Amino acid sequence: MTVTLADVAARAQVSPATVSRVLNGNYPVAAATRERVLRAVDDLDYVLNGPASALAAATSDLVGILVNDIADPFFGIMAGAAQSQIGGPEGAGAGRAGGEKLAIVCNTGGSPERELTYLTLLQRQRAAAVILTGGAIEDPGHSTAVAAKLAKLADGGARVVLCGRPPLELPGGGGGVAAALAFDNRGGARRLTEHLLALGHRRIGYVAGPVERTTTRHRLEGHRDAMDAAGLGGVVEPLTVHGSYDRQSGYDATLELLRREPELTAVVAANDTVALGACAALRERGRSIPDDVSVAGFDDLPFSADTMPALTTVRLPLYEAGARAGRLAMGREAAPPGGIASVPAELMVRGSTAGPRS
Amino acid sequence: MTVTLADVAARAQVSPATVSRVLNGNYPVAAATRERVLRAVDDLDYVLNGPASALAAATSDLVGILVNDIADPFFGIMAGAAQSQIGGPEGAGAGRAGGEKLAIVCNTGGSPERELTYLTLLQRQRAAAVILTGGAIEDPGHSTAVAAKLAKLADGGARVVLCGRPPLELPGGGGGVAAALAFDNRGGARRLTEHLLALGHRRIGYVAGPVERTTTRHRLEGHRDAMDAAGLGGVVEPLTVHGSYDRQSGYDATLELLRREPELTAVVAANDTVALGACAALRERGRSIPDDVSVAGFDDLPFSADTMPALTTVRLPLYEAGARAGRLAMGREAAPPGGIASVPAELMVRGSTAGPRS
DNA sequence: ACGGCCATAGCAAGCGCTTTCTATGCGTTA
DNA sequence: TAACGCATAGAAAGCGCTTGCTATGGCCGT
Repeated sequence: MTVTLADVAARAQVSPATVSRVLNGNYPVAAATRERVLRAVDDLDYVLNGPASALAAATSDLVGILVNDIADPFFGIMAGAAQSQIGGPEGAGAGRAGGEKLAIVCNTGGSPERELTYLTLLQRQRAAAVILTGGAIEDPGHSTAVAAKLAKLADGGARVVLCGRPPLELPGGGGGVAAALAFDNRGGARRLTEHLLALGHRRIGYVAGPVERTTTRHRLEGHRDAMDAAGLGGVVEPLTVHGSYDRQSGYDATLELLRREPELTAVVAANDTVALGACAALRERGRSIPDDVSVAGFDDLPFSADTMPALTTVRLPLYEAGARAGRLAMGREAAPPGGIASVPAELMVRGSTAGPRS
Repeated sequence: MTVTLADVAARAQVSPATVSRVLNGNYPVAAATRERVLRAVDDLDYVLNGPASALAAATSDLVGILVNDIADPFFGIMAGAAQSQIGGPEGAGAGRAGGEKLAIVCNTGGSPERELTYLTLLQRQRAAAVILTGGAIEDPGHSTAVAAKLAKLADGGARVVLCGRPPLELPGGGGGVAAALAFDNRGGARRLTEHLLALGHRRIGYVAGPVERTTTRHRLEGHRDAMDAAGLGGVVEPLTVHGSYDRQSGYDATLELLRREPELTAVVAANDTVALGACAALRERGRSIPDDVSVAGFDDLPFSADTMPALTTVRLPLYEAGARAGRLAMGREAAPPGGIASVPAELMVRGSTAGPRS
């Protein structure tokens, strides 16, 4: 059989209670006793029974991180950063010493049902915290359901953190959400389009992300803000194509854009990956970048600086934001005032944008 | 307080045992009773207590997936695929119906200690299965420690699956590992170098991954095999530079390669990301690709087809392998004969390689 | 030198679920 | 009609740990 607390207690000649206290370090234990216990733990190669511990303590050391697409570095970077603040680098020890927690990355694939399912699963595991990353799905029913789940989670003692997702705008306020780190998608998108406008572009196509997603909407709004301000509001609607956040979608959408407006001089993509697809489509149609058509992305993923030409994009401090979300989830950092912090988006001008052919 | 099984039982006017049986569906329950119970579950919005369930049943519904770098799509793709076979898309219900499991993605960052720590954490949680992805660290002490942990895990009933990692070569055979999906890194690398050789290249530089990693070693061996067969074995050693699996490393290593051999006509990179860095370095030094220098990668990540020029690389069916690993971990697929399956690597010739300037 | 207090350690009662074993009621078969 | 068996439901004993409360001993103050 596996070794239990009682076995360790027997070997160390103390009561199970004492062993538990040594392992948790939350109760005074004489140094000599502690020594004896730790030796016994080592000798027997004891490993704490997580479920039993969680049951008795009514809380587990699991922290859930929900991502829309784990294969997308956008999420991978945030998740990795968050996990770096959560996971247990040091002491592989037996007890759940210090803030040792186990980060769980859950891949929703952008599906509302799965998002809810994972939230339930996390609730079932009595997770200590939950971090939701990336844009939310904008469906009244779904939002309500998520908010309800989060409220329940928070109610059960879990700390809920939103990273790259706008705060829940719901009657009842926040629903127990500890903190929200909202990306300035709108401002970033606006500045990006302003940059293009300043270069002289007028026929600007926009390859948007999936509809009903906050990220999609905010970026699109930023774009529209800039276009409106330039008196080009009428161009936005006809030159916007929605797709998913992947390369194929950028490719297809760009072809469609070219069909609608062969004289296009710039394409703004929902994100860098989509921009890659857009570049491929443009090249295939014989347009050179940026001489014939300028292209811009969003996120500034690692590969964006290495494309040819290097991609003009909007940098989001994904790593920093993820790490902060991790700290917030661990209670290692105070929540921002009002529970909401805005994460800045910085325009990165590189080689893929230039003035249109005169 | 939170709703418990007993509450549901009371409302449905049955015993807790019956509720448990309805939820687990592993015992005959009259249809009418089941109905009543399910309605009560719904009415009360009951969520099973995972830890309690795991404690009583001596097994949890957690499946751990260890990855070296979650921000790297190489791992993200495998993890996502595995999770798609594991996670609970359907029924968000209360019980742990069907094979509903929760996939945990653990990011080791390539650190041996963290790998061990996570394995312990997973053991502590009484994980139902563990999937180790990507290359292993080649250190006798570490390998032994990992093998011991895996044996213990397997001993405790967990199914252990290796994906993209060679089988454990240890006395005591496999140590309870259910299955190993080994990538044909060596063969793929050999074919890649053969391709370059066939084009006429002789001064071929190699940007290897971190030392002491099986993936690094196997790919390097494949390269050497091809070079040896061409009577160019002597060129390998002096034109090989080690680094990590990231872009920066590819950049730095390539500069070093150029220093050692300015007449270099081809660079083979440890993976696609590294190849990107190599391209950047070459361009910066005024070499055009593939006219002056050919470049090749490995893995065929999604962005590889979109670089300019498109990257010649070796395709690894990451998604398929990850999905298979997931199925294996769930016991939904029979283990391959001998517990080991080789995953083929396919050469993808694209624009970044061409014959050297004559 | 004695009562009292602090520092430690042990006792024992659960935490909420699963599961074995037992009980009940009905349909069957002779 | 009586004995038997099957299908279904309940009782209760844990699973291994945490923690409030209690017990013990040594040291202090006076």
